[in-house]
Amino acid sequence: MSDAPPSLDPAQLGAYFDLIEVTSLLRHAVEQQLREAGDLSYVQFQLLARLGDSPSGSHRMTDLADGVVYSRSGLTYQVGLLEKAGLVTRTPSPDDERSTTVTITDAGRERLAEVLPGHVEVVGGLLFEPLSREDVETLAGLLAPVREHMRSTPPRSATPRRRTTGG
Amino acid sequence: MSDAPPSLDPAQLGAYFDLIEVTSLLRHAVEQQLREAGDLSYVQFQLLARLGDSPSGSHRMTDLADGVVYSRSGLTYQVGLLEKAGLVTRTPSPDDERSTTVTITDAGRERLAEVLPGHVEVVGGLLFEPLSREDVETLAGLLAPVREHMRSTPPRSATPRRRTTGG
DNA sequence: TCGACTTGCTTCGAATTCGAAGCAACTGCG
DNA sequence: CGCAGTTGCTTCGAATTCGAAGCAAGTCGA
Repeated sequence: MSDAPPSLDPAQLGAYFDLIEVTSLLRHAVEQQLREAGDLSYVQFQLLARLGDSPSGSHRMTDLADGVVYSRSGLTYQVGLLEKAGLVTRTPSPDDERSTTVTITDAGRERLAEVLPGHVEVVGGLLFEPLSREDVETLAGLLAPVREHMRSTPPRSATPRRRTTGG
Repeated sequence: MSDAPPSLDPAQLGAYFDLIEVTSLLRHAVEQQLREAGDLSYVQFQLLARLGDSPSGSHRMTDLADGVVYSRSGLTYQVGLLEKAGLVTRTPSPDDERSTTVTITDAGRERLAEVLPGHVEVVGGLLFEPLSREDVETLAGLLAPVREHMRSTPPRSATPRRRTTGG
C-alpha cells in the first residue's frame, strides 16, 4: 500500500476529457466535410495539405508518416489510393534507392483547394467559434510546449514497470 | 479571384495543428499502455471508465456511444467483446424493451483498477508534464466552452451546401 | 385502436488500420 | 570487398471501424 492515489486533479481530468471529446467531435465533423466536399479521408487531406505546404511539393514516406502520426503500412495504403486517384506521384529518391518521394500533382492541389474552404469553415465554426483571438493565442501557447514534449519523449519508456501485486 | 483567402490566422492554425498532433500522440501512447497493462483498447477503457464512474455502474448503449463519440455499430462490437471477456453484462431495460443496459462487472472494475494507474501515469507524463497547475486550469477553461459549443452544434448543419459552382 | 414515424440496437459488407514479417538498399567496420 | 546491423517501404493477416439496412419496440395523432 502507501501508493498515493493515482488520480489526476479535477482540473486535469476535466482538461483531459475535454481534450479527447473536443478532438473526437472535431475529427468527425471534419471527416464528414472532407468526404462530402472532396471524397477525401482526414488522413488523405492531411497528407495533401502537408505536401502542398512543402516548397518542393514532396516528402519522403517516413517523414509523412511521422508528420501525421500514422503507421508506415497505413501510409503505404493511403498513398496508394492517392496515387491511384492521380493526386500524388511516387518516385524513387535519387539519393536513397529505397526511399520513396511522394509529390503532389496539380490535380492534388486542385482537390486540396476544393476542400480547404469548407475545412476551414468547419474548424472555424466548431473549434474557434467560442474562443476569442486572445483565447486562441493562449491555447496555442499552451499546446506548443506539450507538443514539443511529446515529440521528444520516447514512445514507451514512459511505462517503466507496472505491477499491482496487490496482495 | 475576389474571394477572401479562406485560411485561419497563424495562431489558429498553430493551435489547430498542435491540437491534432498532441491528441494523436497522446492517444497512441495511451493505447499502447492500455494494451500492455490490461489488454484493452482505448474505446474499451473509455467504456469501462464511464461505467465505473456511474453510480449504478450501468448505462444505455446509446448514452455510451454518445459519451465516447462512437458509432452505434462499433459500440455493439466492442461491448460484445467486453461481454465475452466478462467485464460487462448486457440486460434488457425494464422500461424500454428495445433498450439495452450495459453494466460493469466486478471483473470489469478490477481490470479498470489494474490499468488506471498506468493510464494516469502516461497522461500525466505526456500531457501535463510541461504544464503548471495554472496552465491546466486555463486549458480546461478554454476547452470546456468549446466542448459545449460542439455538443450543441448539429453535426452536419455546418455544411449548408457544398458546391463550387466556380464557373 | 390503427398506421406512420421515431428510436434503440444489431447484422452485414466494405474500407481502413496496425504490427509483424519480408525485401531491398545503405552504413560501418575490418 | 564482405558481413552484420540499420533503415525505408511494402505485403500480409487479423482486428476494428463505419454507414446502410434490418428489425423490434415505443410514440403520436386522428
